Amino acid sequence: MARKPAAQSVDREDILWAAAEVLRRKGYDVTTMKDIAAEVNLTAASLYHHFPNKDFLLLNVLEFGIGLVIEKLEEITASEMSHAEKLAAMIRFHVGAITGNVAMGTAMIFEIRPLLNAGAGNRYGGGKFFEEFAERRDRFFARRDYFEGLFRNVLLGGICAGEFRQVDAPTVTRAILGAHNWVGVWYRDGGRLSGEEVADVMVDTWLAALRASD
Amino acid sequence: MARKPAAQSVDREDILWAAAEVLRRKGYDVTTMKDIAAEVNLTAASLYHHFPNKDFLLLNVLEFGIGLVIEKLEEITASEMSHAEKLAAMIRFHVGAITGNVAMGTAMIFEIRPLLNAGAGNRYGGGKFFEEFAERRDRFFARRDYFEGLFRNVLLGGICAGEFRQVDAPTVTRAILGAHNWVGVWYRDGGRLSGEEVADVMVDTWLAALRASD
DNA sequence: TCTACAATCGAATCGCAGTTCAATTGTTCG
DNA sequence: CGAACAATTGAACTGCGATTCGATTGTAGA
Repeated sequence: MARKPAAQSVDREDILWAAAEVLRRKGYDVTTMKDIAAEVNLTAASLYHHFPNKDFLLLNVLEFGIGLVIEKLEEITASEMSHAEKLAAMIRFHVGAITGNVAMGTAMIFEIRPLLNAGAGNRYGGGKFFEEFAERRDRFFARRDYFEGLFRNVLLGGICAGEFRQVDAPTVTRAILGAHNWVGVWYRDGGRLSGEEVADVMVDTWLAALRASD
Repeated sequence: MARKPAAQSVDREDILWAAAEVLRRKGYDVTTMKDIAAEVNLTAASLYHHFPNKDFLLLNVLEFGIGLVIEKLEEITASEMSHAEKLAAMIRFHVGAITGNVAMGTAMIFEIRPLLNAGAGNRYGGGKFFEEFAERRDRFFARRDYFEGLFRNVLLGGICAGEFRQVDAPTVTRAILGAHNWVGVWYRDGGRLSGEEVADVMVDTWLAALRASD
């Protein structure tokens, strides 16, 4: 099998990171294939050698991002820690992922609607690619729900175990995730707080919100 | 002064609400002037009689939305309640505004990046409108900061008064707003919880997170 | 009734972004 | 060295969406 000329070589993953970065700055709809290509010193046309089209590229970015996070979270939930300790570890990891990687984190939050719109209108006129696209898109949303479920289950577990007070777990879960997601919007490297410090505040806040009062 | 034929009459505000609704569904970049026009039974061309261009239309939507919220919040902060009561009232109002009006709420969150991009590239080629646009856009962001400050000041006040425990107020403020904003993403009328119930959960959660422990 | 102007629309520009394709380059493998 | 194929590109195609403009309609006030 022939390989790309070593010098100009750019692989799939490089493109995904680059795309995430551009996406963070401009948003899917405004981001052009040319923008993404430029970020890795390619031309727009070249991207079509790696991805069927723009929608798939976005989908790949999101799949990549969610995969990065779920794996680690599963490790934590499978461990032997208390529910409170698990939650703290999950929060630290999630916030760390967002602050350490604002691009991917922001993409995960803001580019979901474009993903929903994708392929809705004209593209895929009757659709050879569409079937695969729809399937993978649905799988992505399922994984997203699973991700949310990992947090929710720790809350539910902690409530059952009496570590946490009685709260509406689904809603509080979403409150947590919303607070974290928003970090991707305002956090800046070199700001008043480091990523770890932000994570510390979040851990402190959520444990306080959940601490059994008795 | 001649007025519009009573029957076909559509005023500025109607357009803003319609635009917010379409914006929620599709997002600024994908929303066409035709989409917005259709929502109020007009043609795209007609919109230009009410707004100079698409960017200004978005700006008007956001200005309208933020105004709606700030006025009420100021009332609350100016009242005689305790800090905890103020915070509860503010949370109830904010979440209520979002759930009662997902369109405007969602627009306020997601269309800020498009606003930043607006006029960045080509439009306003050298720019007759641009000066006014830039000025109003900056004013909008200032109001947005002011809005955040209203929440932060209640936290700070509560901490000083000993009603709340010591926390990093700026970060917790953003955590609160992030949690609320996210509500606009997942909340659906007719879901398991009503808007008021969601607000109740939020109030309970945040007061617990802030309750002085001694 | 007559005039001026607000509100609207249809049709015509204009530029751009996604996508396609045939041609080029350079590597790996036999 | 030669074949086969991965990686990349410049140029061309296409469709759509923002915006412009001249024409039309109907109402308010003189």
